[in-house]
Amino acid sequence: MSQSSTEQDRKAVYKKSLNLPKTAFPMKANLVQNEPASLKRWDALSLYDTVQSARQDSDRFVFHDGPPYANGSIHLGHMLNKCLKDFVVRTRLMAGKSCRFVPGWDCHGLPIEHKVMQELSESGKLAKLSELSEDNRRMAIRRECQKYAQKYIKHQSAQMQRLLTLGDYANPYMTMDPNYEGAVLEVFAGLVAKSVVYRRLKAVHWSVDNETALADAELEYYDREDISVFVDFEADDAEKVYDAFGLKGDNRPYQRPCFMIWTTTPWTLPANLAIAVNPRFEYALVRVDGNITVLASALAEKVTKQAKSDGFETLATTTGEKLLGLRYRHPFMGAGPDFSTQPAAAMVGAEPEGIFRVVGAEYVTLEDGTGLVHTAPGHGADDNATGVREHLPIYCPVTANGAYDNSVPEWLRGKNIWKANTEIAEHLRSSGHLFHDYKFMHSYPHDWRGKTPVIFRATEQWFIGVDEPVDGGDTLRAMALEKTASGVKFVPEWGRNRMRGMLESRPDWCISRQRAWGLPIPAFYTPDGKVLLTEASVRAVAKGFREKGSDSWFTESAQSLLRHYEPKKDDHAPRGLDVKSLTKGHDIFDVWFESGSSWNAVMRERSGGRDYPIDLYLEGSDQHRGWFQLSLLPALGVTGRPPYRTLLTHGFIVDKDGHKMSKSLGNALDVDELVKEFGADVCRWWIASISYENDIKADLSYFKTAGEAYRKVRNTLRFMLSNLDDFVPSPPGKDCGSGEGMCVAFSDYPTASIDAWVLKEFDRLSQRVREAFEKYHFRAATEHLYNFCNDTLSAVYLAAVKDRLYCDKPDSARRRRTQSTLWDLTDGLCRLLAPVLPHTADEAYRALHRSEEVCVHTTTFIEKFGVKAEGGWPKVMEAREAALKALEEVRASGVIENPLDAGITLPDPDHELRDFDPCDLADLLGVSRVSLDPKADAPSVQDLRNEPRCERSWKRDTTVRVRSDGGMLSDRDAEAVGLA
RNA sequence: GGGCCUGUAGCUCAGUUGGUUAGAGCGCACCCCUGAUAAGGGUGAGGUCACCGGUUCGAAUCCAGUCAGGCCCA
Repeated sequence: MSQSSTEQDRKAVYKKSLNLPKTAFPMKANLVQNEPASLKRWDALSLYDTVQSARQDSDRFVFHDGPPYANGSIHLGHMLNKCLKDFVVRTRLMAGKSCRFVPGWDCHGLPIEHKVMQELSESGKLAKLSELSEDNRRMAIRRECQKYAQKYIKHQSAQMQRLLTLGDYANPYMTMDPNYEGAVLEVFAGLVAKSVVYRRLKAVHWSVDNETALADAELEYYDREDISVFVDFEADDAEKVYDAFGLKGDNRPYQRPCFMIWTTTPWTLPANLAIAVNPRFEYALVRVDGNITVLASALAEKVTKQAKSDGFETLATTTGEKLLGLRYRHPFMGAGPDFSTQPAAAMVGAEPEGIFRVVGAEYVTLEDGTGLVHTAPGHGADDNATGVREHLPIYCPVTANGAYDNSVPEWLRGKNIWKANTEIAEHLRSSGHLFHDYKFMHSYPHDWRGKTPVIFRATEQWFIGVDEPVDGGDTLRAMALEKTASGVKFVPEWGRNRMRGMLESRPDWCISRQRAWGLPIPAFYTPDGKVLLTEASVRAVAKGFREKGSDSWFTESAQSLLRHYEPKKDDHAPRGLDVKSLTKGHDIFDVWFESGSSWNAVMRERSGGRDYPIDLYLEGSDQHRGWFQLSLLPALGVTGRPPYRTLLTHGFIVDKDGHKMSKSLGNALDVDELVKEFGADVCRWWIASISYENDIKADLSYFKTAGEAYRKVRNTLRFMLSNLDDFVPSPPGKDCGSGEGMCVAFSDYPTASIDAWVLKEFDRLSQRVREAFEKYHFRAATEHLYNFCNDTLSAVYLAAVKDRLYCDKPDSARRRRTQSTLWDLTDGLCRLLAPVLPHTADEAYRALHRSEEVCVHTTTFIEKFGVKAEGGWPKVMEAREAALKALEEVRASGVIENPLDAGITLPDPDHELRDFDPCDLADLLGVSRVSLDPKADAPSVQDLRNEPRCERSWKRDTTVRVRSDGGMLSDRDAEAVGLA
């Protein structure tokens, strides 16, 4: 045998004698295959129920899930939202608290109904439906909508579970559940009892063709030719107009001045009740074509040119402010419409003597027209708002089929409005009120089904008044503002301002819709037009809905729906009420009223009041106006307190350039594809590592980065596991630190040992991570966790203890102590990681325990190990930094390449390092030897290449010498292989 | 057009009540290890703090405006 082959043999023997890492925990995560297996395992464990019952007597953290709309697939925003919620729930559970998560879905509403109607239309079934009675037609649509919602709830639920979110998916809440519906009506009854619910006219898009109100989503815009008119409205009191313009005595013309308005819908002129000006604009009194008229200064030239007039002369100017309150005469409505023929709701809050007046409005612009806006509160959204504010009647002389009623002059009565357009123009021309008219093309809303032009028409709607005193006390607006100012915690804090701004400017809440797919507003009508809607009647219907669902509204008679109602006991019932004669209303609730009542339906009722108010609502920042506000208002009305203690919001996902993400822009990422490519744990890590308060940029490359970070964490766990292959921990249920099995009792750790140091570092980590979780700072938590794995463990501790793990005798006290430490670190780390990486943390936890029976999610965080460490450790780490820099300099000069060829002398002027084991220090620096020099002021590097090298540990130790087998070994290595 | 918010290395973010040379991580560059190996370690280079004024002895930080972007309204 040659010399070299003996050397080869010896090398092989030595290598075999090492305790090299070994583990079944794979480096490659294979999340896409293994995560579904985790889901199955947790399912078999009934994990959600198991954890809930284990925590049932613990401190409660009450969380409430806001319902997404049951339509389509979940998008990145849902993923973000659901994962953040899951972090909250899991961190509370791991902190030992009780925290339930009942996922919910918003089921009713137009988007689904619209989709279903489209499908019915395409399949030709729509025509058949129109032959049915109104109730039967609606029921047929509702059945389809329900199927549709159920389908997408199932789909979205599966997607959410695939994200590894932990919740009661077996028992979600759905706004179309009979019990939920009943609970919403209970909230409504509470508001009715407080007298904040009322009914008045509101201008809505109206299809003349189908005689129905339309939502924005049901409009399609097409070009259409219309007549547009400039009309002079004569001033009622000429002197006051001239006063407003500051014209005195002889400067005043002898003519009556006019106000010139412009409109593209002459048919709405009969409903004109006011002229709006912008108080901030300058208005001119001009002479044009022999008339004296008022219009915005900036538009005088444009208008007169358009009319091909000979020019104009400006007599005076003034501000819009000065014009307010001036009166005018309607060109053909005489003293005004006959309001007695109008529905009572038209006159709610109205002061009809205030009509034909100049009023102010900020929406008046200088883009088109004259700067004076024809205002018909019954025929426009802006006009409507102005009308309500100015106490004008909401006057609408147009009936459902698009013809005028009898409140207009005889020549218009019964006429179709589209035909009236030209007739009105001609009438104005012959009476001398028409300044100019022309035909033009413009984009105009049409009924999506009939493709016919729609109109704005005032219809009766239900409202919740935010300025009505609740029980004679504060208004809802005042209560909401007060609670926003001090009764609710906002994360981030600026949510408070945002909410306040919205509350200050919000109008009354219109809660009625004229659709089929929703919760009926339980109003009944007497033959003479009186309404039955009282607290008792609503509660009676609520009871009925809980029994048979809201479908019963369409299948049962009024009498049957009111089977739980006793009119005699209801002081608020209309006099002489005969239930048999009642008819049902056709309105349904705004879906926001349903979701805005979830605090009652899901939390308050189900818990018998215990889970109210709720600790946390967590949604996107758009919900300040949506769910947050529309939950606050009903809750304040009914319970007098906000439904939540804390509101946490997250921003919106945008692309990497900061622009909004949308399918049509082609920059959207797909959740299913992301999960398929990266796995849920990686996606969750990404979410946990972003700052969610503002816009969130998302890009495929960010998920790759998250994947890298995930791999780092995974490899750290894997390396620790791989060094525990021969380690027997304490029996289950016992702390590793108890000293049983191969474990070392915490009290036996030398304070100067590197193990004591790392366990103390873990305590610091645990403290910081748990605090960050508590404050919803998931980003900070993952950053700490990552840095701990990357820096404290991988670069420092694990690098340092490799030598003893590999080369010490397997059962050396030093090695066992380090293994004991590794076991605790892995255990503690798995638990801290569990809320963010539920699959991986559990996988590692099972590998640690070598058992498929255990589950990290049934455990709680380890707060601290409490091992004491030497006070000088920070100094050691400082010395390490300095030494590594010195080493790098020597390396760069090409002298020493491998750190094990080097020794280092550390300066120790204050003797702070002498209590530490020189071997530990050498391991920490990755060099062969460390010595201390009280007189040195900087670390110095020694070249040890001339000293013998241990063939087994590769260290150049002073004890290295030839052993009986002919090999060069240090004392430690010789002992490990059984040589003297 | 209005309300709320954002703008700091190539990227994602820290940056306390204004106060030394603006910090991390990723990425990048160079090097080491080959006994964590589709791994691991070391060192280093990157910034006119969006722009323009102002307050101040001193501004990333406070104020006004501009630009860009987001959410919600109109």
